[in-house]
Amino acid sequence: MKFLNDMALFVEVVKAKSFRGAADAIGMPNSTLSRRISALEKTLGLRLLHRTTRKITLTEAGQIYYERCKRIVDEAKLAQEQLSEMLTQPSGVLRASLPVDFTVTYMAPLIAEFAKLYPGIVFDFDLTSRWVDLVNEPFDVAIRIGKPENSQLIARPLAVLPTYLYASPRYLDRSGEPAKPADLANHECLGIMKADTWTLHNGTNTTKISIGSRFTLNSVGMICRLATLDMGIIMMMEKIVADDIASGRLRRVLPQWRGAPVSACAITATRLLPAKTQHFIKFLQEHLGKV
Amino acid sequence: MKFLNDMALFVEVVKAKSFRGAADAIGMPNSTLSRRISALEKTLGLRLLHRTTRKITLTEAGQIYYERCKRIVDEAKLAQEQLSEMLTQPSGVLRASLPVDFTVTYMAPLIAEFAKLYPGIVFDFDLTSRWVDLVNEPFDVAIRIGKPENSQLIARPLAVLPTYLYASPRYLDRSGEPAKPADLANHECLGIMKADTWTLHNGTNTTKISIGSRFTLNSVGMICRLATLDMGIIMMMEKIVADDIASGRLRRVLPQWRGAPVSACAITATRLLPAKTQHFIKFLQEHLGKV
DNA sequence: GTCCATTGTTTCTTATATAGAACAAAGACT
DNA sequence: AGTCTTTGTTCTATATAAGAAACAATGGAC
Repeated sequence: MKFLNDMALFVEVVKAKSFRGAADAIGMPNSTLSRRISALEKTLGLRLLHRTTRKITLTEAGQIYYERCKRIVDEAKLAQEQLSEMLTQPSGVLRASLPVDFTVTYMAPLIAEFAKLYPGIVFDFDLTSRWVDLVNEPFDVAIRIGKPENSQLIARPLAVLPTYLYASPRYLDRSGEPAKPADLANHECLGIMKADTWTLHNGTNTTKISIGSRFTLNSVGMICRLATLDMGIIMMMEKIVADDIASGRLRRVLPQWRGAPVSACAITATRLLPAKTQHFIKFLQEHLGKV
Repeated sequence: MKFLNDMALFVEVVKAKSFRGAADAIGMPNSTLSRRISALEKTLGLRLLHRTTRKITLTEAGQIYYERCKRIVDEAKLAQEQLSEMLTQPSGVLRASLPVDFTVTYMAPLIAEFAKLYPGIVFDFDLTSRWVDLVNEPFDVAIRIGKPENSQLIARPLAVLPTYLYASPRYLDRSGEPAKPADLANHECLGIMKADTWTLHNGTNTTKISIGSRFTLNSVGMICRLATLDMGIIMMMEKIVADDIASGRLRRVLPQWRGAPVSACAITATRLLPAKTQHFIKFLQEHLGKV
């Protein structure tokens, strides 16, 4: 089946009723076209076109072959169109791996809006804290907080979110309110995973401090919950703890300082993405930045 | 439409569920296959296959594209089969240009037999003495007596037919019976077209004599008719004058001598012939030799 | 009849794609 | 866990095909 392309060329020649005309239409030198049709005829073992220097006519075999080829080429065009529709008209199942708390707090309203915008898309979300294996698992996209370690993957930045320090009033009453970053060394600092340093800025200065904690956690929600239970100080994105701030369960610590901003990324295994994924990422990039 | 071939390759990969397997099946290095599929994906703008080093799975787009491609490839195979059927199962219209008298006398019975052998073939014969232009006229084959002058055409020898000299008894009574070839110089020698020499053999010797005639003709039948009307001596194939010999209208002249044998050829514009033409020529070659 | 414009084919240089081996990754077997 | 085998990708010399111009042939215009 090495002559599929030549079939398309043959169709063009028949349509144009001329080698040169077809060559111009395709944008190919007529010499190549002539050679290709000849090669096709040789492969098939019989002549498709009666050539005169002045005009060409189909042989009986050519007539039959043309009918077939036309259908094939039309089919191919259809396939192409259908696929480019997939590229432009987002539809299908969007499988995404999302971080639990960030998604619940920040992305939920955006996803609702996006779902309204593209009724053709069905969503299959896996909310998990682990860094899923995009190569082996059939996710279209993964949203992650922080930098991706695997260089094979394509990461697109979505938003950079500032973080601040929070603790419960009761904790601060008990353990004392830190006045400067260095004071944190004497506090229970609840970080994600095994983070052992926190970087703080106050607009002009940056300081890096070692933190200690009795907890190693991979859940933002759990960290916040522990904070509301007076277990320590957390460095957290604003919206995550908004409710707890409003209700007084938590309050800002070292309000002149802010933590290192965390970046949210959309990660994919390839750049060749269907429209649903492309639009999803684009939508998040446009709307997450304003949060 | 430059990716038709790649579509076929893609189908093979999906069918084999493996690059290597497909490559082996096609007989192509897997490196090429890998590159070609990648190129196809790049052209389409989205990924068709999820690759793991261990197995490959179709993406949503790939699934859709595969369905289409499979149909296209199947269509192409069908077209190929239909055409190869034309190559093996003779059918359709066989358009042939034939010399009038040779066909009526020598070929008629063979054609009848051939027609019985291949019921699928319909015949469109143009009996004419002119050397038709095979390039411009849609003849599948032309049968000609003598050597073809155009080197572009493909000539296949069919038969070599001996010729003898004949005249009517009354002509011989009137003009005298030639005893040796040289005597022909004093006779009315009716040749085809403007033949001005006849070559004669008697088994051991060959002699070439100039002939003169008041007639320039392009019809064998007419020459024979003139001969029966006592107009001169003709050099003719045996069967053409069989009836005239049997009825005594003509009789052999210089019976030790025979004329230069004439060869019948099948002439085609190309070697890429459909089965009907191939079989026709083969049949004539096999049966005309025995006449 | 002669010249001109157009068309399909051929030729020759240059560019592109291919084949084969090396490579990296990952499952399977011990 | 370590090794082996299998699989997809990458690299580079080589073969194949493309492109531009020349060519041959044909039909029309004058």
